[in-house]
Amino acid sequence: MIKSGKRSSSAVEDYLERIQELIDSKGYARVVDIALSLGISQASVTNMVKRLDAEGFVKHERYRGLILTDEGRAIARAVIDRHRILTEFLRLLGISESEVERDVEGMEHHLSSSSLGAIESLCRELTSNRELLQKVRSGMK
Amino acid sequence: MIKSGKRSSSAVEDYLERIQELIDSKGYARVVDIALSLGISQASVTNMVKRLDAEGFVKHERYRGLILTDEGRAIARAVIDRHRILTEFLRLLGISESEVERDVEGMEHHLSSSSLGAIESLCRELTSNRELLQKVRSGMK
DNA sequence: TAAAGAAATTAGCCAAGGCTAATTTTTATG
DNA sequence: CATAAAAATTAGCCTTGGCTAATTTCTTTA
Repeated sequence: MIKSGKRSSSAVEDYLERIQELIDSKGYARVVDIALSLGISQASVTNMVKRLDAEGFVKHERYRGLILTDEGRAIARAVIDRHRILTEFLRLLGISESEVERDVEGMEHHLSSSSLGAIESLCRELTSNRELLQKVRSGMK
Repeated sequence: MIKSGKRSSSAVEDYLERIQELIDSKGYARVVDIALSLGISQASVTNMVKRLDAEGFVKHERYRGLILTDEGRAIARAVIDRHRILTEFLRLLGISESEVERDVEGMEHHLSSSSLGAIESLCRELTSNRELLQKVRSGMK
C-alpha cells in the first residue's frame, strides 16, 4: 500500500528538492545551508523545516542537519527529475540559459508524469535527429 | 515607450484570462460571472477586481461588468495564447484531457515567449509529420 | 411602483510563506 | 575552559488570496 500522495505545495517541493541537492553535493543540509541556497532568511527556513518534519518529509537534528524520509526523498527525486528533463528540453530548443532557469523553476511543479514521459520521449527524438532539431529551431519566430 | 511589464501574479493572470474569455463568449463579465466561472466566492472576486482596477488592468462598473484596459487585454491575450499552445502541445503528445487541463493551468504562467515560440514551432512540426508523432508517442513509458 | 430577488460589497476571519530583530543554544577557538 | 562566533529559534509583523455571514445596492417583475 502506497502512501497517499498528499499533493505538496510548490514551496514544499522547492525545499525538498534543494535539501536533496545539498545532501548530494555537500553531504548535509542544515537550516543555514538551505537558507543561503534558496536565498531566504534562516527564520523562514526554520518555520518550514518544522512543517516538513511535522508532515513526515524530513527528520531534523539541530546543528546536525536534515535527512529526508522515504516519502520526502520520493518527492525530491520526482521534482529533480522534472527539473532535469524540462531543462534538457528547453536547452535543446535553444532557449537562453537564464530563460531556461526561470521557466523551469516555474513549470517544474506543474507537470504530470504522463507529460513528463512525453517530453522525455521528445527529447530523445530531438537528440537523435539533428535535422529535425534544426527544422524546429529555424521555425521559431 | 512600452509600459513597464510589472510581472503580474498567477492569480491576476487567471482573472484577466477568464474575464477576456467571458467577454468573448457572452459579451460581458460581471463579478458574479467571474466567480461562477472560476469557482470562487463573489466576495473574493470583488476584492480582486478592486485590485485589478487600482492597478489599471480593468475598468469596473457595478452591475454592468468589467472591461479590460489595453494593458489588461495585452496580458489576457498573452495568457490565452500560452494556454492555447500548451494545450495543443500536450494534446498532440497524447496526454489525457484532464491531465492536459491540470498541467496547462499550472504551467501557463511560467512560460517565456521564447519557450512559447519554440513549442509552437515544435507543434507545427509534429502536426505535419505524423510519422514523427507516432515515434514520439510510442517512446513514452 | 413596491417588493422580491440578484448582484455587489463590507467586515472579519484564515493559512501559506515570506520578513526583521532579538534571543537562545551549540560549536569552535584563543 | 571561557568566550566569541555560528546556527537556530522565537516573537511579531506583512502580503496574497481565499472564505463566510451580513448588509447594501440595483434590477426586475407582479
